[in-house]
Amino acid sequence: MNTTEQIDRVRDDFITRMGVIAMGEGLPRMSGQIFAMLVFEGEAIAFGALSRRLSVSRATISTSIRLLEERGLIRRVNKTGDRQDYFQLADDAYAAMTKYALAGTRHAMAEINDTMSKLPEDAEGVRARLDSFAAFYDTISEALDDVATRVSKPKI
Amino acid sequence: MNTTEQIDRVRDDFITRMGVIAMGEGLPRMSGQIFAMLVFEGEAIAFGALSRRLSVSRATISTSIRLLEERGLIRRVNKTGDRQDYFQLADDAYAAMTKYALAGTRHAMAEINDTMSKLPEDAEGVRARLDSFAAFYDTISEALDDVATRVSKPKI
DNA sequence: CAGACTGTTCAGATAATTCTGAATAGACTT
DNA sequence: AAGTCTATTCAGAATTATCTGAACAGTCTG
Repeated sequence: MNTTEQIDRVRDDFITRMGVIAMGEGLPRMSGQIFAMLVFEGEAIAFGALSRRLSVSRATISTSIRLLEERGLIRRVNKTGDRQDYFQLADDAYAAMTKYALAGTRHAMAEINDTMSKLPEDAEGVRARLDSFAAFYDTISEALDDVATRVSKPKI
Repeated sequence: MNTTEQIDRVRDDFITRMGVIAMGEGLPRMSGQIFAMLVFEGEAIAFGALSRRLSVSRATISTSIRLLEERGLIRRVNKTGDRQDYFQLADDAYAAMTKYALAGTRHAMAEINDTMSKLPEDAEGVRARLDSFAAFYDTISEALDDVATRVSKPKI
């Protein structure tokens, strides 16, 4: 058995699994698969290659790519002498991922706090319960904030 | 304006918002709304009341409830002299929520490690990148584990 | 026991997401 | 300038998730 073939099989399996994981995290499967492919390969991969290797239309690649770019997970690079766009992991991809999650928990916290501000003075029980709920999101937010700094690559 | 009416409006608004937040976290909207209602009310709410107040069929309540129970977020209680089932927040609901997320990150980590174990010896680059990816999930897992203990109510 | 009420299940309806193919516009080549 | 190759957009198709109503089984009540 050829080593290259073995790696190919492992990669395809990895991509499949990461598609499922992505779905569990509220990301479209295809975005997860593209991300997985970029993690696995390391080097920049061409737009067309993504479409071919993942057996999916160019339109799908385009929209999936956009989502990943918006979240700061991948980076579009130009290779001189080639008209295609190439993509690779952003160097702070994991930090970006964490920050996105952090934004989510902070948003939830803000919604709860906003709700609390609308309560009449005498709704003490409700206020206390919402406060606990907000505190929970605050605890998670702190933890994610910590993760974000620990995961960030020190800038030179 | 009546204070009760004001609280009613705030509650309905809260429920709507939490439905959206839940969707963002990969939970069906209706489960999020039920959860929100239970947080807001504090006391146990009857099956029928949930269906009525959320304007949704009993079937939907049944399946949404099941999901929340499976995740340990709510608790079914019996009120003597009433045939209906009543529901309230589990007392360690937030810890349970955290543990569920933790299970997810640990699962992702396991998938990556499993992939690594299948790589041939000489695939050093791939191994290093997968290792970083797994380390990221490990960092998050640690953080969530920490959150879980901090959020857990000390047992007596 | 008959009737009323309860929660669950499941096939089908409804709604939301995701993917595709065609159309478009920009950039390069000859 | 005409011809390629590129990525994006968007309407509609295909797929997936969610909700409902009806059928059911269990439990209580009179």
